[in-house]
Amino acid sequence: MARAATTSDVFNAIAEPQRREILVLLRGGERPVTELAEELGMTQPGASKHLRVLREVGLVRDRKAGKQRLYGLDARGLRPVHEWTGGFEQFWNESFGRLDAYVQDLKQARQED
Amino acid sequence: MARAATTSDVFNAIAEPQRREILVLLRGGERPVTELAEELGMTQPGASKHLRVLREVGLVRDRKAGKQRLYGLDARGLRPVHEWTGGFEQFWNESFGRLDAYVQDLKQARQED
DNA sequence: CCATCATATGCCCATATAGGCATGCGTCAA
DNA sequence: TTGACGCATGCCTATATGGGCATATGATGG
Repeated sequence: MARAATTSDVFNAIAEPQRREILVLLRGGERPVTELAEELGMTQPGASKHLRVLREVGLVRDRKAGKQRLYGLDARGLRPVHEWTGGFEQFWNESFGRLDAYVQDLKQARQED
Repeated sequence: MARAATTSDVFNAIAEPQRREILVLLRGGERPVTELAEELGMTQPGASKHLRVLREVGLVRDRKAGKQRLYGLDARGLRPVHEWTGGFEQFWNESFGRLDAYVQDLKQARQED
């Protein structure tokens, strides 16, 4: 079945390295497709496709500007990802030694009450 | 070409909803495969496959415990994701009105100096 | 209306899964 | 050694892209 449609999930959308690069570039302000494509070394159709995915999950907006179409960042959708990973913050500083394992066992036991 | 191998990138690993569920469950402590599979309503082989991906990107560790194999969380790999998304924090509270666009244009202009 | 520039799409190919199943493998108990 | 139990894998299928190209669409200037 492959992965669920990339088009309906921010986690999927940012799983693509080039799409992440696009988002980073857009922090600097709105850009037309061609410029993005050139700066990231990809073809124009390629950039358009990635932008479409980003647009469909709401991470970018597009605005007509004469002959061009400017893409701009709408980072609100990244917030859930930031918060989700933040839910693990207390864990990524642990040493994973015996003591930690023991503590986690206690937590688990408590959960199963 | 489909997406780059899920096996070498944390962003890809957590793009799968069920894998995220596994990570959340593991916050409660180590668990054997079968238990994870049952709690998440997936088959044992299915759980094993997801765990393999998570293990290959370093998000979980496994430890032999007699006949069982306990999987535990190693959230350190989530930190980069948290930080990457954090880099957009200043943007997700913006209103994206005209003023904001103007401000971003200024930022962009300054960047291009 | 026509030519041109900026993008978006449609197509085709190769590849990477996610799932379902059956089965191989290692460990433990009798 | 024989079973049974707990997992990991191999195999096969349907699907979802990512990329490269050619081309349809739209908007702008003459």
